[in-house]
Amino acid sequence: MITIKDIARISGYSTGTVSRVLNNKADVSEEARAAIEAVIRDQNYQPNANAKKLRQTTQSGIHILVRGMNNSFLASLLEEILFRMREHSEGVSVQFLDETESEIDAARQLCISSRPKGIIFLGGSTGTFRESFGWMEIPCVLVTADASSLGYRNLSSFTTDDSAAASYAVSRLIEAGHRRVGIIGGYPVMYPDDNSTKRIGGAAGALERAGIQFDMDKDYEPCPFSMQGGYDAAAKLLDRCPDITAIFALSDAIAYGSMRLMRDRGMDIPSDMSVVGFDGLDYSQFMSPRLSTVRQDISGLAAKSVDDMLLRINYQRAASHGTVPFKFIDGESISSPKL
Amino acid sequence: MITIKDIARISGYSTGTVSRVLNNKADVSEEARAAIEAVIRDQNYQPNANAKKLRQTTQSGIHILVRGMNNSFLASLLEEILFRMREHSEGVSVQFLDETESEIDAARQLCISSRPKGIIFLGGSTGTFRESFGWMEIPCVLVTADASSLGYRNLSSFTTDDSAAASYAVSRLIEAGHRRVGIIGGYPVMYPDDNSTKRIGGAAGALERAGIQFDMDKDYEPCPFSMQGGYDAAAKLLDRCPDITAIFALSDAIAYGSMRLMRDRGMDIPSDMSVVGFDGLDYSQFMSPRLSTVRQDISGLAAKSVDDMLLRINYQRAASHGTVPFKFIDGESISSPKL
DNA sequence: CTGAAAGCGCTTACAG
DNA sequence: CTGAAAGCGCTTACAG
Repeated sequence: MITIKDIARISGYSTGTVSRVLNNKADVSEEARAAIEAVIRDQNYQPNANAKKLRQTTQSGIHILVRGMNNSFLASLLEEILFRMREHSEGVSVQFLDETESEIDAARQLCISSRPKGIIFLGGSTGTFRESFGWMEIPCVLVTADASSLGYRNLSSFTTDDSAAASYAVSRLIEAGHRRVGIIGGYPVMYPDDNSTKRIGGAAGALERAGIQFDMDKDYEPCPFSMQGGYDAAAKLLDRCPDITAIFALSDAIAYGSMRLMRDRGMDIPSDMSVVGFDGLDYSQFMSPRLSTVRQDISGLAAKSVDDMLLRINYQRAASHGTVPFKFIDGESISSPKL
Repeated sequence: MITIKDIARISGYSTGTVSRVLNNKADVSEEARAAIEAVIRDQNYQPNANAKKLRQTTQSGIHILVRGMNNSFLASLLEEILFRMREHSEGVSVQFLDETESEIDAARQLCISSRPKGIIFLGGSTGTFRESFGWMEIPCVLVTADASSLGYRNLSSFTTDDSAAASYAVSRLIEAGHRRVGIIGGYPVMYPDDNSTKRIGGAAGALERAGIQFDMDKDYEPCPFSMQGGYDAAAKLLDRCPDITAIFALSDAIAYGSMRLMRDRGMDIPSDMSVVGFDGLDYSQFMSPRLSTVRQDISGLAAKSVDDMLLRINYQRAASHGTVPFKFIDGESISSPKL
């Protein structure tokens, strides 16, 4: 193990000067810098991150807390964020959380044990933040939810306009002639700014504006954001409302599950039942029929989140909130209802 | 920020004794332990991980290096491994790598900067290990590849028996009556113990044993492990060999892509073309038709890898190599060829 | 521009 | 069983 002391000894300078070179401080002679850099290269020296972090009370790079790992949407988002962080050569570490764990509890642990400069939360829910984010002091970004109404000075948030996107998706069903539309997925009982709630609200709003009755108790079925969830929810909904001709699923995975259920009941998509999803996963464009869905702008979310974090860490920018545009993907899962 | 000094002061013991309590060392009186634990709880004290790691020359938990993130199979495997590690309350950190990066280079950085106790590699290729793993000293596990022939003392490996599994998958096509079978995916030029090579070898072997001609140059088309890769490869293969009646895809994602291509050409699956995949992703059982595929035993891989790592770290067990059983999932994507 | 020295929060022989 | 003290590898005022 070669340390800063070795570099100092070999180069003939002190550890202090070596440290200054390592950290690109000014006030080092060109001569010293060159000599020390040469030794560093020669010895293939790598600083000990722990020692560095221990010393710098302010420290430790950016942490990303991901809630729910077997989630293709979050995986893609994470990939984009990591890629952008790497381009800015910011140190990043990732931690995955169970759906059952509180992201805020995990963040607390993290803050105490490794003093991150900032935390990016993927897949967190505003409810948890509302309840227990108060003590947090470092810059945080909540991606995929809207925290603007929570009023925390150090919490930014970026998301798709869930309400508008859901509204648009459902409007496409309405345009195709559907009058009996079911909605599946999420848990609307949570908080008004959770994205489930917003998607459901947007969808219901579109129906209402078209003069279509939407009965939350009857035409909506909650479920987890998984294929199996979609399968089960679709079964319940179709049993309860056999007159439904189209389904809006709160995520693509839920849509896939519901489509499998329809097939198991001998229904054809879209001629017997239209389906529209939400997320725009790659899978949706390879399945048959291709799923019509709202694509969230993953690059945009990643870019905004990373830029915001970087500016806040390095320039004390204020937290901000924003949405990214969505795009409707015209698949093959919507047709006019049978007469 | 509350430190071990504070705990010592408040409890009336020395920092040494507090440290012993924290690390569950013997030789602490019950009285002292109880008193100190009470203070720790009261103060909600969390040790500073950096200081701890700095001090313990041997340190830093277990690292997981994942190559390729948008890979549902690896994501599930990672999830299982993290879950098991957590149960053993081992500290774990995860790092994702581009397909283009060398996992060994990343491991080298890691070793120097954070001294992990061990590294688990997901999705690494034996080729890279053969070339440059030599300098590594800590226990490592390569999951999803067979490193037994590499002969490194500190490298375990666990994998599905790719050759046998592929052979079995193809045997199902043969049983259904197929005589002209195409294979897509992977890059066979790499190394003899890469899993692409093994899957292709197993598949070709099954065909040969059935007395069926398999022409590698004609009946095989390489491609990346992605849906788009499968789409493109299937296009080339079907153009070149219009007489093929069944395809073995080296992964489920590749299979999905190929199926989309077939649909785009107006083919029905399985009546016009049978398809069999490899991995057993959840998606495969929700799509239509359900994909017939070989399911890798993700729990088994995770369990073996974690147990091996733990035993080697804590009891200096020797490295080992093993395979987990596979299971054929009887989907709906295989039928007899048309006459 | 550079060096000597203190100290980040912890662990661990070494005494007792 | 417990405490005093050294030291892990680094950074950063403080002098000069």
